[in-house]
Amino acid sequence: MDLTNWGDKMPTVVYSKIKNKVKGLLPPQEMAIKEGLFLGKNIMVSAPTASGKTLIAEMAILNALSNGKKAIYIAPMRALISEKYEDFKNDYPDIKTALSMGDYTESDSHLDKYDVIFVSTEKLDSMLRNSHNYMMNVGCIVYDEIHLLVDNDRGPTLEFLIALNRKIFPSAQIIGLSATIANGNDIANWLDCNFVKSDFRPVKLVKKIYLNGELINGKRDEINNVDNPLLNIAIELLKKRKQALVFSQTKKTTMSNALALSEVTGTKLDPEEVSALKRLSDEVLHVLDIPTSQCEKLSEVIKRGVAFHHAGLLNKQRKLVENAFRNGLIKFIVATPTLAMGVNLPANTVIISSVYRYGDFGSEPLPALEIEQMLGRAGRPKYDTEGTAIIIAKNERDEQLIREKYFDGETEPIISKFNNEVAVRKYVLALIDMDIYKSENAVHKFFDELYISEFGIDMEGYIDSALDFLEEHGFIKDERGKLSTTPYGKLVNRLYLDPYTGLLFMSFIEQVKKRDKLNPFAVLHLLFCSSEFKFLRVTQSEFNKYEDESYKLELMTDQNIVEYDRYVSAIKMAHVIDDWINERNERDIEEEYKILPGEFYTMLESLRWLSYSLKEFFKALGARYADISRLSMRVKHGVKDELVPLIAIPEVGRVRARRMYSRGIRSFADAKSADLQLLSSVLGDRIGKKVYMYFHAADPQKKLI
DNA sequence: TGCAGGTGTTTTTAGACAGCATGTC
DNA sequence: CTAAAAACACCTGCA
Repeated sequence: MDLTNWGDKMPTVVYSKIKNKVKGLLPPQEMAIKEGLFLGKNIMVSAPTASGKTLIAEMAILNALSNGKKAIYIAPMRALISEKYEDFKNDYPDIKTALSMGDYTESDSHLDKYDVIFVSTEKLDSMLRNSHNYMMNVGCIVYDEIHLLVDNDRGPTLEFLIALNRKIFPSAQIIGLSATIANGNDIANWLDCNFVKSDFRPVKLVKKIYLNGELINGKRDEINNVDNPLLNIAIELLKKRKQALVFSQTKKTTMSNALALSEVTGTKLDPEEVSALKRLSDEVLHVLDIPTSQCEKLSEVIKRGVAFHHAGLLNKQRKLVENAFRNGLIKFIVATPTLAMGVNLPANTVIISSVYRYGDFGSEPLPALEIEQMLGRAGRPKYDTEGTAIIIAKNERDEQLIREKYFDGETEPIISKFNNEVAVRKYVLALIDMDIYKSENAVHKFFDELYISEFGIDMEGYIDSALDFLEEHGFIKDERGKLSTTPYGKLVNRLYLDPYTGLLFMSFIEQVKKRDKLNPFAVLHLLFCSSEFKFLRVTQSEFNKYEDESYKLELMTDQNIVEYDRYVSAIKMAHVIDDWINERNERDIEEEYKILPGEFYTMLESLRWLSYSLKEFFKALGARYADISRLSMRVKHGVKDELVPLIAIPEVGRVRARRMYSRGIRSFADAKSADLQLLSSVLGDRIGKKVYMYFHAADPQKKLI
């Protein structure tokens, strides 16, 4: 409906802020207003992708601001949060807006100076636990992708955060945004929300099933006659000059499908496209110093207008691919389901190459919720009048499954995943570290506020065993019924670790003290034994190999408190990083261990956090921690021990440090006393001069950290 | 014995939030 | 319960 009709039904401040941005309101938005969006009512919205949920949140935020309150926008993925933040800042430039995620905080750290904060679930959780007066006067809290409550690992974090927020900000309006789910009303009940459910899509979605060379959608259309169903569809799309997003099951199949597609697209490109793609292809190839074989494969298919997209790509390559698809340069992206969860990348056509995927019970059909998210990518709101989604069926039985489960059925209900030991242990500790939960009774009471209490699951047992665990291992103490955290408990909580990891670290440090020695490999092995590493992929043959090796190695991780599988698998991962800190390049590492560049850098990130945490434990237990600091530096930069002093110089990383070392500049003092000529000949004119200036700048403040 | 080529069997399979304090090739 | 592709192992036939 035309926005002007709503002028008198919404606060004037809100109206004036959005009137230049939107022409009218979409059905879910109108419904939300009717349910009391501007009256401060809590609203839970369940609606498809791109149905205007973001504007509902924005209106609530603007309304809160106009009442002199602040707002928080919470989302689960870093890419998603920064995207929403950028959009908001762009649309409302005069509002003070901040972005905060782990390892990254836009603007400065005084978040209370801002009116709207975009933040990740874990980051806000961590902030609220560690400082009590962070933000006051919050009038509105938005939970984007709230259906993530169902996620095994991260669902409990979100659930805990929501419950905690209700305690800390009891008067804040709650806006929950979810994909289309079966039981949105359960979440709405839990949060005292008015419930808005809509199937509205701004772009019409046509769903088709591909079976035996025909596209079935009411009627049957026979299309080309190639063996490969995907190519069959692709040829048809190329004729109509349409782009498509193809969802594939595994990283490997995204690559082979992309290769197959590139054979048909390659011949159908304009000369300008060919040259633009060539430039892009070069850029993708040279993201790393020495391209790995995956970089080469990606660069090769991009030349012909096709790309694959999964977690093994480097972030920079992912962004390049996404942008080239938005510009229309890349015709097909073949992706794993990452793309359906993360960034907003709509396409005219979505193709799902198979609805099966390997899971806990062998091969299983994908959850309807996941298929729904993929289908939701079809149809670009600004360009298409309708979007097309094609699911490939390999036989009649498949066709029936697709129709019943995905087209006609409902998505799975969102249930709480808090009934697991790991989550309870972590959050019981978090509660006790806060001022208000100092007794068993108070802790138990908090659990009644969680979503899981809606399901009548008894949590008493979990809570009691968590309390026992925490007390037994010295994270909390009980003084005549009054609970409090010990310094170690506080440390675990501050570092955002699983208490079990704290236990692992502490027993390791005991060993170090006892033996009074420490080798880097043993430290790396310990870090990979911590449960913070979720995906240690080690093949069966690798496992056997490292199992044999495990008897010969001098490891110091306590075998009794680590699962055997993990203990052995961690040996492989320790080798990967051991090679890295002995200056092997990414290409060789990818080849030997089958670790893709993107996965490798994600691992390095985690290691940085965990090695910092380990160092803090060394300090707390009064052990020498210089070796750990040194190792952290080596892991971060991928250098041998001898290069550590040189790494401290700005602009100098593993490559330049190695070059300096081999030319006789072997210490910080050497570098400092080197003349301009030498530095320039080793590092090149520009960098050489920069380094020289670093040591000889007039400003005496410019000292080594 | 060596090896090409075919056939049956085994193996593998998606994903990324967090601390703290500033700057790689 | 419900998949598909690649890697590997084994077999056969021929030089």
